[in-house]
Amino acid sequence: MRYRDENKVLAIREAAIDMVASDGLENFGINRLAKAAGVSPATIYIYYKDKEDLLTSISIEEGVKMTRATLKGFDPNMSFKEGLWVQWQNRAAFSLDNHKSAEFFEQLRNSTYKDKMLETINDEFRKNMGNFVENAIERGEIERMPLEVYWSVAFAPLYSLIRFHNEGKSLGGRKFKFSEKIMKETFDCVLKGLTK
Amino acid sequence: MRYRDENKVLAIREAAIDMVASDGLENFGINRLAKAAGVSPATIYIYYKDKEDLLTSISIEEGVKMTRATLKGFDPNMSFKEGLWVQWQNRAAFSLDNHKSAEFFEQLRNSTYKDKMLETINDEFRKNMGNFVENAIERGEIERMPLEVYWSVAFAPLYSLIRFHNEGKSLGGRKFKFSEKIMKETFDCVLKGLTK
DNA sequence: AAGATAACTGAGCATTTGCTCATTTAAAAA
DNA sequence: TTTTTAAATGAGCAAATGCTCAGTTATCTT
Repeated sequence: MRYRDENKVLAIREAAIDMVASDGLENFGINRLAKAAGVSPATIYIYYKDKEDLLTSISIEEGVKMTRATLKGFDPNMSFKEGLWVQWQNRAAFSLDNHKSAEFFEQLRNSTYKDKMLETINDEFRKNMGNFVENAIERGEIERMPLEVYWSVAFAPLYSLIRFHNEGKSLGGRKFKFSEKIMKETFDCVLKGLTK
Repeated sequence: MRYRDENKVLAIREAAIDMVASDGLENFGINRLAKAAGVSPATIYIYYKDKEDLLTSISIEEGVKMTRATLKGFDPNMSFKEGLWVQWQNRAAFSLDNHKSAEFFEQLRNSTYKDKMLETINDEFRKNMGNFVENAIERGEIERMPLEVYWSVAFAPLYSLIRFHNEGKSLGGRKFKFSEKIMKETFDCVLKGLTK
């Protein structure tokens, strides 16, 4: 029998990410994807059940990739300051190196597909984050607070900065450029707010 | 001559917001909108040039509404703490009372339409925010920092919390419920990080 | 070499899409 | 009342959409 051409799978996935990232989820279509990936529309349906399956599958893959990258070198027993800083650096590096992936992910996160993609990724998050935060609380480094509050204070500012960087222009027409220095300053700000 | 039926304009706008909020921008279509608004497709084109014009126009209107609501009772000469708190309360109240609008806005903000809608709203933002932040810096209440960093630390956590609240489930399957108490705690956290 | 299997294809189907136009309706002006 | 103006309409067009199927191709086993 004939074997799957792995290049085709990769081409489909890469083209999908590119299309959503640059044209937006609302302009994403299977026929156009097939053309962009250099593949027949029918081929896509060998790998994915339908359009929704394609988008959710890819978003989960990318989400897992991103989560893995964010947790590289991270250990839930690290001090709060060190652990959070590792995650900030990893996440920023990943988003800048793979900004198409990051943009794709962000688009899906704000769409009707979010439920299916987030239930997988939140599990991954919860496992690693839960212990880390619990340790930090027990050590008296931070106050006890709902996980959602923690996430909102600890990570939302970073993701916002990354978005400002990736969008061409930002507040007031100027161009905003991310840098190690700015990230560190913002981190200090957030850390100060969180720690006792 | 015949006058415009203002109910039709309102019905179109409300139906558009509802549709995008509940079915997602990627499932928004003119024919379906016409049916939902109880109006002929052709009527929509009396009020809007095309689909893009409709979405950007409505998003700008809603954005202005939201900005106005957020700044109710706000004065750039307030103390930093008081001024920011007023904005947090206003914004949270608006988003919870008008969560369809908020959802609609959030969808457009993460789409290819973002450029056109944000250039108007960022102007409004910049005018009011610039002075306020500058005053706070001169009074020595906060450090000098890029506006993007300020925005990311001061507001991104709040918007994140609102999203957690509006999504059915959040981190780890549990349900997260926003409350005055949680908002105040999060605010204190953010304020502590920002102020000297 | 022949047969078996499954990846792969392009043409194209049914439906939906964004949008238009000939016509009708309502209300002001004559 | 008649004329004039523009709002409002529903049928429907060209194009695009998600998806399928009969047929072809590559690679395995025999």
